Amino acid sequence: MKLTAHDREVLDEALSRHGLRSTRQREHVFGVLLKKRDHPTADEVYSRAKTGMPGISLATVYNCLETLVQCGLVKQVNHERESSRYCPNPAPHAHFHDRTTGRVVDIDLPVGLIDKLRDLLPAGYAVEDIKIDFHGVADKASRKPAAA
Amino acid sequence: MKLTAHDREVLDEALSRHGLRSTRQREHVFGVLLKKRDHPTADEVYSRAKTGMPGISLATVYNCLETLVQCGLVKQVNHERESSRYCPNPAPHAHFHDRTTGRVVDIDLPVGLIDKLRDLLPAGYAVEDIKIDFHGVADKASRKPAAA
DNA sequence: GTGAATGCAAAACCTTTGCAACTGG
DNA sequence: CCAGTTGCAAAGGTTTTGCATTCAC
Repeated sequence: MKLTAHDREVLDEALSRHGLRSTRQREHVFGVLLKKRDHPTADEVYSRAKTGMPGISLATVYNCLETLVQCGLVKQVNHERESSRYCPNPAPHAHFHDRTTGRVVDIDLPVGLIDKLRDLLPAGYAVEDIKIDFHGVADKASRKPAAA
Repeated sequence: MKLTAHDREVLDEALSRHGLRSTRQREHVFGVLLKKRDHPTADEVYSRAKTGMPGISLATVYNCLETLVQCGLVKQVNHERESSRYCPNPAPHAHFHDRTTGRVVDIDLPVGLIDKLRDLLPAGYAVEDIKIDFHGVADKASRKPAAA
């Protein structure tokens, strides 16, 4: 997938800002993502990437995707593949995920916020569940004993 | 894990409302989740469940958890373990996941909403990313061509 | 009694890893 | 040059599946 001059510049600038090299594979994978504005899985990116670069490997696609995410050029829609966690708290609430400890903490939401979010959807979307997840780092004092 | 009379009633009512049977294992797993208000992985629930019910199997724990989620008694914190998806849209936005098709659609957010969410966190939480995910079903007319 | 649920082990699935070969600055 | 990156295949960890057995109603 050919990049425009502008996109190549964006990529190269982001890579070098992060001390990373520009490679044909990274350009190609970035191009694949820009070409079609959807939300492909890694495997799907791999399929598309092989068109135009038949030799590219799945591992490299994973590498490139991670690199692009690191550079902030691409977002990963799902959480990193950690185990699913289960939560018996029936009240609507968000979760804070501590990147360093893996802990998950419940965050209360103001009343009405969920309804306000629901109202953002165009007609034709039937919502069954809304999830809000914060990712970051909590300092020690903030770690509630019961959180995990 | 012994359930209180109230919790057993809640469970039995929810199960029968969904046409499902009450079993010792389901009671036990529900009890495990209620006992400690954290966010255990399936494997962790399995460990805890074996205390008091040594014969329970991991597959059954997965079954019970899924049943409890179906009944609305428990929430699954991560997305169902589908492949990660990648999104090159740099603007802050939410995602709508169509349960039936697997499609993911970008949902624009009003300016300021992310900041308002960030303000919900108590001191000591350093946020690096906020994710908002809607889950449900979109009717055919709502499926944008470029969504996947 | 009978369909639903369980337990076990094996399979499936997505992602990561180890390592030799290559390459971009 | 030479550390960073790739490609390959194999390993890893989580979740699901198939099937015989057991259980709840």
